[in-house]
Amino acid sequence: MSEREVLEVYLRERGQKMTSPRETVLDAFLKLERHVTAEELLAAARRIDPGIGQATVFRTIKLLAEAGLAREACPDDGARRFEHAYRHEHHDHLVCVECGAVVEFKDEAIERAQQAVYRRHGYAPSGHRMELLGLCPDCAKASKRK
Amino acid sequence: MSEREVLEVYLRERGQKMTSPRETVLDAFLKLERHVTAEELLAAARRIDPGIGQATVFRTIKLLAEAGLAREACPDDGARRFEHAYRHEHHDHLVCVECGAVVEFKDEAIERAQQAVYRRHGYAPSGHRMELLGLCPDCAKASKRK
DNA sequence: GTTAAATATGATATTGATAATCATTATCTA
DNA sequence: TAGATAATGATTATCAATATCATATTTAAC
Ligand SMILES: [Mn+2]
Ligand SMILES: [Mn+2]
Ligand SMILES: [Zn+2]
Ligand SMILES: [Zn+2]
Repeated sequence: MSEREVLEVYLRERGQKMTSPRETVLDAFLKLERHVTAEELLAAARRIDPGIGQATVFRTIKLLAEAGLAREACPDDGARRFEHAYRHEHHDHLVCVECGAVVEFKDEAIERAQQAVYRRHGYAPSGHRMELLGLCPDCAKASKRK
Repeated sequence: MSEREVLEVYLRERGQKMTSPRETVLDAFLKLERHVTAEELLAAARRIDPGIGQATVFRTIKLLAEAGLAREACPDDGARRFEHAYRHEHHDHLVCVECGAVVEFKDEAIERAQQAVYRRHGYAPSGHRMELLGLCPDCAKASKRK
């Protein structure tokens, strides 16, 4: 199923409508490969159709997240960031506190241990956020050299 | 060293001053045992001294975090939350998506595996945020009963 | 203790992200 | 194709957090 079909099914299920602005925002989002803010997404969508409104972008990215096409990444700064979620395996982030470089990783030992925590407390898992902060090799070298 | 002394040392080190509003905010913070927002902290501080300004609370809680007395917990809703960090062992949070119930935990297997991730990518650790989301036993029961 | 330099305060205005409102327009179903 | 319904985009509102700035405190030097 294509991303567009996923969205159509999600909308139809709840009596909502597929529209051309929504398609534009989806296309813009799919072309951006990494963590994007609503503002960046608005700019990208307007490159396709300059008439797109800001409110529509906020509404649509939320819709994409609900439909399972986008996923919210923990915000570093003020603005929320979204990344692709459909046919992208779950992963977490290792972020450099100095330059902001991001490494995506998935660690099976961590994922297993997280499941054990859920079990231990009788919680039913519904996702997690994990962000490891640190100093990347380049920044460590730069700061050592002072 | 008391929390107050920690703050005094931190301030003196950078030519800043210990003041009575800062002491009030610190006292209010120390009495609140759990994750608080700036707004809640303002209310608590005003119970001690009604003249405290909102800006001072925002400024002071940031100061407390820098001094190692407070730690920012990942925000569930809009507002940032802070918890005690001095003489409190590091821990992560398991949060119910339905009722907001929070379990604090520390899992050595996860912590160890996180260190391995840092090593694998050559990053120097400087802290992490992890929040496990799920449905607590009570909410699971309630939703099963429909 | 008095004083002067420096910093802090609190009232207020401002920002920046997101949400709500609403008159108009587009979509979908029958 | 028409009519019911939902979506759009311009605008306004909200809310946390910051910036501004005149006044007040603190501190260190006399
Ligand atoms: Mn990612
Ligand atoms: Mn906690
Ligand atoms: Zn770096
Ligand atoms: Zn619950």
